[in-house]
Amino acid sequence: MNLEQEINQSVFKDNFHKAHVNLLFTAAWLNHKVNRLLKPYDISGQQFNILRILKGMGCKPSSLKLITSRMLDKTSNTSRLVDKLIDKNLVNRTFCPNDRRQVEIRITEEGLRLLHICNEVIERNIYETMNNLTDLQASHLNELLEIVRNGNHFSEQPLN
Amino acid sequence: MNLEQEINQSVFKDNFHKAHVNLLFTAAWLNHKVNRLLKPYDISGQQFNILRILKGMGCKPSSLKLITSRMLDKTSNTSRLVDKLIDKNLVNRTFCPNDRRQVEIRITEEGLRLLHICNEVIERNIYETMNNLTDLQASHLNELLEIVRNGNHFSEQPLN
DNA sequence: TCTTTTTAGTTGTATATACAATTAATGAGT
DNA sequence: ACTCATTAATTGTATATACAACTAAAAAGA
Repeated sequence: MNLEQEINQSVFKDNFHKAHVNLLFTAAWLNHKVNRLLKPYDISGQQFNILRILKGMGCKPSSLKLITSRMLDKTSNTSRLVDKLIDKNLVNRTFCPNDRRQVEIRITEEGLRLLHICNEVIERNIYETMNNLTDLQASHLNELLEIVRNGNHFSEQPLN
Repeated sequence: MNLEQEINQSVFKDNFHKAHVNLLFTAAWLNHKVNRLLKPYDISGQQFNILRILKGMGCKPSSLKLITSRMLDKTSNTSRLVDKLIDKNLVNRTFCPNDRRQVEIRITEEGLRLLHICNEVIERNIYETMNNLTDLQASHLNELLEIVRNGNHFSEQPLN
């Protein structure tokens, strides 16, 4: 189905209008897909994202600030998302000895195990989806998305 | 800033991985932008979307089912979103005389007025963003997004 | 007509999100 | 050292979302 059929709208004002809607729709579609895939493991997309970030840090602990800076949705409530992960024994939190304002968050063995399983599921399904694109198309898509956010001349500063 | 800087991640596995992340990030960024623009008018992006759909129907009333079919995020709770709009006198709801299961939802004069104002704000700001692209780029982006959702050969059926 | 199935919408509930306010520790300037 | 500003994280609260359960009306089938 094309976009017009998906959202039951016959016509767009122009390609820019359509691109905007298309972008939001496709992302919502992908997000929904990821969340459904993770559902059986009782973990949300955002929580999964945090686990991946923590693993990416290797054995080094992360502060909440660092995690937030790496998250896709920076407005979400990292503190409480981490609380949920702690409840499930997927991460642990200690206070930083050098800067007592900060916390040190680490992924647990159990977190690594779950992450490994989820990663497989996500890669199998989502990469399959993204592989509808050729490598060249994927890289072209990346270029276009960065132009949307930055303009051709990197003039505007997106939210940080 | 490019994606790597935005989310503070130095490297992606491949173009497909990056395209996935880029897509989600850009959509979240756009959504956030829209919601912030609408904030002063005390209306959410989804509520705005419903008003636009209702206006698109002209004078014809819409059922909840119809509205949902046109929404970007089909999983959201249209019933309660409409409740909110009714509270604000932006739409009204009557029962359908032919099919008493259905409701008939119409945008009010006040709703039209607010929609007009919001539309201007959104078009000015969001179209400006999308206009970072040339017309050709926008149409290319549309193609790529539909390939992601459908594959080149329209094999897979996305959620409806 | 009577039962069964489907459809349209609403409601309950747990979780997630947005955003502001708060707490506590650190750093900077004097 | 003392004040003031900044930073890191947490908490409060209103709203939004996901998903299932529910109600009521209509349609289908015997």
